[in-house]
Amino acid sequence: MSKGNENAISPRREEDFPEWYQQVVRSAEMAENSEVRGCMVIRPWGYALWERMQGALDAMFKATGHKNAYFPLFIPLSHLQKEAEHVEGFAKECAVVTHHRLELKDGKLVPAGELTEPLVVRPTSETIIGATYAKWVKSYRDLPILLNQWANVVRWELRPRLFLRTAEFLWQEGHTAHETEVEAIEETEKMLGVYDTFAREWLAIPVIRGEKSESERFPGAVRTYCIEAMVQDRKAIQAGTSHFLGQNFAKASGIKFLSRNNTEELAWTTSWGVSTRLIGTLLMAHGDDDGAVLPPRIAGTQIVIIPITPKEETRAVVLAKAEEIATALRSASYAGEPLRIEIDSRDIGGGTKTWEWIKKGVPLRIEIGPRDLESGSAAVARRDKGPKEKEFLPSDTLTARLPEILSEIQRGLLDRALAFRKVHTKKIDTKEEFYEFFTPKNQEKPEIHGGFALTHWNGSAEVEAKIKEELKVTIRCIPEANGDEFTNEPGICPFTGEPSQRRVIFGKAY
RNA sequence: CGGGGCGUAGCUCAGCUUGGUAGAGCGCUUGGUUUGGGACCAAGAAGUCGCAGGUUCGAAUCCUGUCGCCCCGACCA
Repeated sequence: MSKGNENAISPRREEDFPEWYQQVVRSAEMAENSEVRGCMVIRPWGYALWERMQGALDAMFKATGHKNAYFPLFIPLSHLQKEAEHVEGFAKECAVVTHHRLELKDGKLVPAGELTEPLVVRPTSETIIGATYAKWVKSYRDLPILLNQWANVVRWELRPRLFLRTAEFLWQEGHTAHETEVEAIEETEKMLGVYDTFAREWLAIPVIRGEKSESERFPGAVRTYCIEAMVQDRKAIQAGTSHFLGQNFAKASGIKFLSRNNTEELAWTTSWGVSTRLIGTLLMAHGDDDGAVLPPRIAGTQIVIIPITPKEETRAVVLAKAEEIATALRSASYAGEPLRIEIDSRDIGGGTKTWEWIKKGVPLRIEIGPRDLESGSAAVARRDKGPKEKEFLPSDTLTARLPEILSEIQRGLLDRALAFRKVHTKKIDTKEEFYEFFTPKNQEKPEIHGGFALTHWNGSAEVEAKIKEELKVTIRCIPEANGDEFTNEPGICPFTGEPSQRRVIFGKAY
């Protein structure tokens, strides 16, 4: 069956973005829904992305002085109760274990052996890690503690979406305890910087660094910082967070120490995390109507070699040449790592095979056939160009040229995403224009509309709540001034007419 | 928890209004023809029609109940 010039993914982004996203995840074989509602099976191609993210981030955490540890999946109910805001924030979405045994009754397994104290499956680990730190910290000499853990957490979400919001997800959570407030704030900002760098340089996503307003803050935090990404339906995705927890959790967990002045002090703590949500963000940021588009630095496989073996008699020699090229390429490197190459010699139709790799988003495809052997060339196709476009390169130039092309793709994706975000970020100074910006033209079937509004705000939570109520729009962050798009100049809040210290970013969020 | 949609072959779905005991396309297996390409031809395997009751000589189809999934909200990373 020929599909002509049709796109590989149906519907297209502009037709139905949520459905497009699901099709991309599915046809790229990244993940699928499991039998358990809200939980997903992460398939090898999706998990490879997570492994790449883990590798890169883990190295960055270690370079900033952190070590890995592991804390339990189960948290005693009483621990969670200690921090009031925290309880309120998470209580509604906790999974609770109340029994530890099953018994066979009338042919059915029923829970037995009720626990004296129920256990909560961690929605995040501040409380249990805090309780542990309380035991470890006696003196200022025990500080700082700089730990990270790679773990799964469970939040019983009402409406799950593959990668973006699942009942169980994988993440890393850093938890640090410090002697002084200044040091803890520095840590919070440093880790936000790590996330920012990672998002830009590895994921090619131009995130905005900023601070959350009070109402969007992590439950129990004094300040929450974030990196916010805009994806192709112009909505915001919080891609990572870093929290300055003040002494709230230290107080709740009893992390106390004798200071240099021989006084008893509470420690200052931070926590920071990113999750498998980054995979969803990546797909929504770069994907096109033919499926996933992976930035080379994060792709599990950067280059796939597709041997073209039309005739049985040339098959062996073509396959040998493919191996030879793969071996040569593996000794080349891009961004400080050896190229990751795969040869796809499966015995299926060539067109089918090519489209599979397009949908999976592999950055480069190399086709090698009998004619290329004669001419000493190879056909190279880039995922960031049209599916039919290919360039014939002399095969002895591949090891030099392909890393350059990967670099161009990586940079191109970042540039494209940044340009997209800039086009859809607008300074808005009147209430009318603001409402116009965020109201779909067709209420029945809302089209992709809006984006980020850079608007003054008087700092009032009531204004925020009203806008959220009426437009489903929230303050994504108070962006850090960068001397370019984001500045600290004061102005007038268009909702109240009151003075505003600076513009903040409004948007619809995932 | 509100609104909408849907559970029929591995996937996407038709059939249901007007009950008669299961279909298509894709995929899969085999054989053949093709071969710079998601190809073509032929044969084949594959479904107790979500589950439980009811009506009926007879239920995928009608009725009642129930479970589950997806989308849009509320909540959230």
